[in-house]
Amino acid sequence: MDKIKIVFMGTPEFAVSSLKKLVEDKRYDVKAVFTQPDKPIGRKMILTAPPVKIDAELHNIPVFQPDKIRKNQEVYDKLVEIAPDFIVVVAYGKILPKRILDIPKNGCINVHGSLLEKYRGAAPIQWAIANGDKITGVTTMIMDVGMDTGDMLLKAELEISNTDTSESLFHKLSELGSNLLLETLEGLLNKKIEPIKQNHDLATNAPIINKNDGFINWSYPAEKIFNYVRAFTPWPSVYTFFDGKSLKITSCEVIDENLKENHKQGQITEIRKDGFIICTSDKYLLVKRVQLSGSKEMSAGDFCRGHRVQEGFVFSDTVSC
RNA sequence: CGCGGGAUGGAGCAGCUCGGUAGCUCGUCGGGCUCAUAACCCGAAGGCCGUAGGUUCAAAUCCUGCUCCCGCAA
Repeated sequence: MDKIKIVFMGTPEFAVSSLKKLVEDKRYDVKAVFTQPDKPIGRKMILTAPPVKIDAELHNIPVFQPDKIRKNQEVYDKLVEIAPDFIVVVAYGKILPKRILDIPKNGCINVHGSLLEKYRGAAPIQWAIANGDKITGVTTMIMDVGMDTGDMLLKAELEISNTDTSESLFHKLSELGSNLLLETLEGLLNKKIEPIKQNHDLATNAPIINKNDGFINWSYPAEKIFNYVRAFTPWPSVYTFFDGKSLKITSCEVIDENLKENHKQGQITEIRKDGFIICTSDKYLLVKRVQLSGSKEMSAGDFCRGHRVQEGFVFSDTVSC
């Protein structure tokens, strides 16, 4: 029996384990990998290959990095030539036009990092944490022209714990997603999966994260800040301003105790060994680790000692320069 | 050559503008107080001030090269 021909499209770390699983499985033959072009990254703007490309090259799979895909005749011709049974898309970062979606015999399969219909879009994992969800998961679907609107195939759930951050959840869901992907492909080949239409009324969006999403207003409730810190670390991070510089908060925890009346939002009420306690709109928040622009990440206690921050200090709510 | 901040005892910072005995808040160690303590008091150890060179009677401080770290931007 011939191997199932697959074209893989994906870019970041999240997609790598899916690619690996496909490559390892002898039933499948990954004919080509599409990924975003190399981009200059970091302070020195070093041209860096996306993780998927690095892994693909390790397995000697042809890599294509078209800048544009929608009107690219070469890409289209190439795909037609390969005539894949499936195109598997995991966090590719580009939208496929209908004429490409129509190429593979068995359709384009997408692995999405949420339980659809919730969190369609670019940043489902971060928003699940940011909103304080207890459960999330991955969904496989048959892609259509919309943004994550295709018919759903399989789902796998995962509990979000208090200690999860975007980073940890990315790893878990990436693993979960790659397993679900194999299950999905197999199910489709055996015709054991019935695609389910999405209920568009239930859909919510998980828009791409901006730098601004990380700005903290101390009038937020403590729980929200706690969730945001977990969701937006390491990027874009949750930050406030100190001495005209941005101060990232990289670790904190909610103190379940209502505010005393004489305490103001953004005010530090206590400095301890393991950090400082600050007022939010409803409760106290223990800030444990911070990073000031220009220095390394450090414990909040060290930060207070070095910068002579004293109890009673109030962080302003606005960008001070 | 994208913009900017930084490198000072174990940690985090000040000192640099206006060169001339190494400072602060902690930590560590010893002692004291205390029923007791992560609290308080007293004392001590620990730094060739990132690296190479230059200017100077004298450089953490001024000048130049280099290495490393970080924020922004992407």
